[in-house]
Amino acid sequence: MLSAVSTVEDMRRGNLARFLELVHRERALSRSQLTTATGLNRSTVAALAAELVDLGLVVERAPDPTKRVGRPSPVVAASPDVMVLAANPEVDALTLAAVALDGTVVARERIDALDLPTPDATVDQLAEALDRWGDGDLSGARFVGVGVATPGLVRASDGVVRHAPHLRWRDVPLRALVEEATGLPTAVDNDATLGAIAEHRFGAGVGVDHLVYLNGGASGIGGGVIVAGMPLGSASGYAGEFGQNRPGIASATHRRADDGVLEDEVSRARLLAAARLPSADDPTLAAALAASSEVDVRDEIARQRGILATALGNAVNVLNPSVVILGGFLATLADSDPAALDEAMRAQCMPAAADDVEIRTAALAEDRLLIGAAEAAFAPLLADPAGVASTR
Amino acid sequence: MLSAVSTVEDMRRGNLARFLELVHRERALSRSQLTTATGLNRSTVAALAAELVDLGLVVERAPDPTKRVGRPSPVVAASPDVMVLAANPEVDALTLAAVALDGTVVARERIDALDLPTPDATVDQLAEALDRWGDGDLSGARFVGVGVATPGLVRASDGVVRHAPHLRWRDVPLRALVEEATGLPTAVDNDATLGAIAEHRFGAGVGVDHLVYLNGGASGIGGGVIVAGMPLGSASGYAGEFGQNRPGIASATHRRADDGVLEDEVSRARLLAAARLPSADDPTLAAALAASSEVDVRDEIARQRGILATALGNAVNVLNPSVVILGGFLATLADSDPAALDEAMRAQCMPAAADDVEIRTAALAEDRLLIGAAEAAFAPLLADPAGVASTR
DNA sequence: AGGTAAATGTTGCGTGTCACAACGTATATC
DNA sequence: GATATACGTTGTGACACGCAACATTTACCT
Repeated sequence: MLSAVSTVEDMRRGNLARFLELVHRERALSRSQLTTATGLNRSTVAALAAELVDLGLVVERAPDPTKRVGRPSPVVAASPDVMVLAANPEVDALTLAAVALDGTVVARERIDALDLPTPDATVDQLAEALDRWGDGDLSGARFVGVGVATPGLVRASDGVVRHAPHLRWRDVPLRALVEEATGLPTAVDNDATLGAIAEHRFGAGVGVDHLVYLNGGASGIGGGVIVAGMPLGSASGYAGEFGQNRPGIASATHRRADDGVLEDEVSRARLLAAARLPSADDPTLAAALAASSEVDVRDEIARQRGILATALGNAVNVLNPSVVILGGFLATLADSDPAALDEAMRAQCMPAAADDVEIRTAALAEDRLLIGAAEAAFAPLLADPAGVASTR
Repeated sequence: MLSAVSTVEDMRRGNLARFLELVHRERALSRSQLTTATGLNRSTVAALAAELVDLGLVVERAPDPTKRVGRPSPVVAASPDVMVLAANPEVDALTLAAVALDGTVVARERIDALDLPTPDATVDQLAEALDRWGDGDLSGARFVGVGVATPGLVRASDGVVRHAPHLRWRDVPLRALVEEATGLPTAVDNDATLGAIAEHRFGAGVGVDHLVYLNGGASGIGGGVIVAGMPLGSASGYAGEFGQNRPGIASATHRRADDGVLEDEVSRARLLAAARLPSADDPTLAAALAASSEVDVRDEIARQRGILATALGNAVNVLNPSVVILGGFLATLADSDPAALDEAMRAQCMPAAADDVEIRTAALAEDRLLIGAAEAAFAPLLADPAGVASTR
């Protein structure tokens, strides 16, 4: 039974949570906007605002100058001092950021590494950054949690990284390790899932309740699904692994891998090879592909686009989203001929579902995963502001 | 913002709804069981029970004899007089049932037809059955709604049947038609979606929060998904159309249709053809297949099983369910060699997700769709017992 | 058979949350 | 400067639930 609101206290908790979540997502809202958004009475909104101010989670400031008749309404904004530490370990670097409740990325740091990061080293660097920032510029900050976006499968129940192939991590109890090292409640989740959340809340999927997000990275294709405005629930938290699917390949001549999965057929490496680039970042790759008129390159792009279209059609048949968001090299693939991809996808899904779906490219830049990780870290606070904030 | 419980009245409504839903699903619970299940106080449970008795939705009866110490607790049971009309129009017949809130199928009727049913004829027969039953055996019954399981795509927002290919219905405003003819609030949904709900609540998926249901029928493969104990939400209500997907087919020799979808390759018709049967019901087909030792039959079964396994693997990668339930001829296919299907599916999905998934065959018999339709029809009552029941 | 412990229904009271209405206040327009 | 509009503030009331004390019913033990 989800979100069981039975007692009077639960109701208060729920209203406080809805209030803070609204303020967090919109960054700032007038009290009158909050009144209409929550459906609560003016007096209740005033009481909730007062409590959140007491908890140090929001700040009230003078009304924004407006040209409308009537008494101006004070603005309630998310506190810029309440923060989480967001992290994204990758093959070549660990990226860290301090993200405030008002959405600003206050600090950002990329720690390059020659070797693959180990869990222990990663955790140490997290704790060290927290100390350093706390003593330095961010001495006024209140860190309320840590969020880690991991390129691999993460068990939702206990935050164990089951398998992150490119990091060569297996069954790493990352949540427990980070919590011990930092003393802060920690959220660990799959990078694409967090990317989907970030795009949904602040990117190309704002206001879209049902979306599928697919990201093409150097090491494969990850995905995340938003249903009814929330991340798709699943038995263990592994949902959205579209890259491991086996999509239909209409023409045998288009198959490259033997019994391959989507990310074997549609891959950044194959695009780089076609463009004869040893390595490149996404903009460089996109430019090279756009500039090339070689038949081999055109063919490879078309081949990958066709298989991607089938995979998207399958996803649309099952999930019937309003929007499909493509990121990374999949966005490049889409941009190479948006109409062709759109048409091919629609041809391969049910007409009714095709009517209601739209392909977009990701709007958030490289901060996407950090923002998603921060959202995950903020989640407990947003779900129970009084319970969490009073102890920290 | 889902299930916004803001006011005191919302809380009461929510608690009443949870209470009635529990009683409905379990058919009957003692007051003390309800106390522990809801987490509410004894006195509150008593008050809720009294209100639902007043509304005529539940009945309280003397405690069941138990061997335990302490005062026995009265049993609260769903009223057997509160009913919905459940319907399932199909190519060859319209099946109707009166289903009570306590789950009993009180009346059941199959109206065979030589021609395809038209929407108007179907609606007339619904209204006629309602009159007939109300005047006859079920004169004490209180009909609170109608539920229709439709073999086709149904738009959730307004209950319009967008396309039911086998009935040759297109853009039929079925909900509006039935509501006008019967005067009862009506729910219309896709048959497989309702089948999934029925299996989840009363069949092979009881207690399973995340499941995928696939049904193999004469006219194709339909599917439904349960996530977090609730039907998967989607933009327009078309989710779960696995039959229209294009799964990978490892060996080109296994492909039968040109650019075919799952239900072109894995189909009842092809099984019948292999078994050289002109037509047969599921048990007959299953018996024929099991009895045959012909190579052609074995090969066709293995071929279909292989492709089904890929489709299931794809579904597991995306949705990470705990259980996959197969019905209709897909259950036959699974039963032909459960271990082979299981193994093939696990080989084609992520290991972590494979660890947590299990294939089952459907438990509910032919009443499944009617039970699912009844659940959809009861939904508004269960969501707001006082609001709905007081007006009817 | 009687006493005791256990479990649960029943009743009255207290607390917390919110809606509502009346009143006060700040802004724009004329 | 008057007026309309919009919103904050305050006090009151309704409602829902928890809680504690008491009543009731059963099983078990001696």
